[in-house]
Amino acid sequence: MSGTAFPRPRVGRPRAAGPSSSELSAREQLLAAAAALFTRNGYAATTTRAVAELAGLRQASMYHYFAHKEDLLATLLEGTVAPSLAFGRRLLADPGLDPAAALWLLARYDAELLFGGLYNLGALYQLPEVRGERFTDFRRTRAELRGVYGELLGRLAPAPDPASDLELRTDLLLGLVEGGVAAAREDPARTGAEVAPAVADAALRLAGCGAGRIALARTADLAGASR
Amino acid sequence: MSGTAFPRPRVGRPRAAGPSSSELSAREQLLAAAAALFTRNGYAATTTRAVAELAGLRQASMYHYFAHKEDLLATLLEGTVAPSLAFGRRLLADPGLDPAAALWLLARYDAELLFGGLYNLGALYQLPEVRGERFTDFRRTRAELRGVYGELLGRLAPAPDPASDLELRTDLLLGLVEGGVAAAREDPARTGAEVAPAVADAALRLAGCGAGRIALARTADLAGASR
DNA sequence: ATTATCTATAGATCTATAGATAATGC
DNA sequence: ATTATCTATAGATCTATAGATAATGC
Repeated sequence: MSGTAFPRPRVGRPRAAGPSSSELSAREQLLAAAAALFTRNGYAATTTRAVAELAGLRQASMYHYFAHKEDLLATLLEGTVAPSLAFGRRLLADPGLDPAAALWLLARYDAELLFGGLYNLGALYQLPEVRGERFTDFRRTRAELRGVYGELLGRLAPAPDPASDLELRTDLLLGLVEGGVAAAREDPARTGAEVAPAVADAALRLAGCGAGRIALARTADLAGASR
Repeated sequence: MSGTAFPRPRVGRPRAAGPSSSELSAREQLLAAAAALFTRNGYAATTTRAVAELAGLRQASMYHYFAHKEDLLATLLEGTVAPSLAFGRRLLADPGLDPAAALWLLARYDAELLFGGLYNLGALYQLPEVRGERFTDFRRTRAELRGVYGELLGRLAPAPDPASDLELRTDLLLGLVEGGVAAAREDPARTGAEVAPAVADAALRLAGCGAGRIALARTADLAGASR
């Protein structure tokens, strides 16, 4: 394919397992291995040895790139949430965009990222380790993404009651996107292209939109090619 | 208070930490401790020592009641899902009950159990350990509960498309209940009495009900005192 | 000289078992 | 005699560090 493709400066001692055939840098190989193992086997149950060896390295070599096991997880989580936040902010800033369409697009983008991106990192949000200090950056970014969802929901909702209710409904919306993707993953035959729009539809239904408005929101996908 | 309250047969060597003041049996104390620690710190990160000592026992004494650490988790999970399944089956069997009302009641019951019951055991469903063989009973029970949700959703939904779509929407519904409760938990000020009906409302909205039908379903709560 | 990797291991766990002990029950 | 608990520990990890080594770059 096209693009940037000479990642390996052939400096340094060769790998015991032989040279990697991957296009990825060693750091990226470690992250990919960690994503696969954390989501399949869990964070605590995944050893640094397993991560390193799936990446083609010896256990100790991982520490050349990540000083602690938690750094792998923090890096992965930040990568999962930051793109959705950036996307959501672009949607918020677009004055011509219907709030329903914006929420649909955000939910679909987020679900696609969580589902298809690589692995089920969404489920890792609830990991107790994530409450630790090492993850404050991640938690802040995620809180901002939650704020975007809340703002869109507020613009959209009939808003019968004051803010406290909106807070709870925002949490349920986030729970739907993250929990829905996790639940949908139980059937391994499903694809992101199938699940993500279904999650987005569900998000609008949750927000109180009728079928007509949902159909309308879907068309925004075609209209706004600039995003 | 009233009721059964002499759980401790004073047989056996006394505890090093002194006699327990709890009403619970040692086995129940261990389960309560495990629930608290698993949900707060995660399963893998919780040691058998921590569980036993929170229950007032020494580490090895836990093995008198549970042969493996996994047995604690399996017991807890089965207890979380079995009552909802029994409740759901009673709802399904009630011919006079509106499907919308049934779904509302099931979602609320389930959410209440997950949220308030004791701890956030719902989040433990996605634990990778739960894929292991020790948990087949739990997984079967949970699949049956999912079946009840699917049946109610099928009775209720306008059903525009065939079964494959219903499967996905059932998963999203389950994801909403479990993920929504987990997300709602982020604000520690919330109560089950606040969260559970909100989850039930959200479930109906997700199922495509309008505000009128939701209001109607809520009244079923008052009507069916027999459940 | 710099870099990426390796080998070896210290130190700190953690689960589960073996066998002793201090109560009550008969 | 039975029971619930205890103490002690074997065996198996697992993370992170120390220091060596085999490449390229200058």
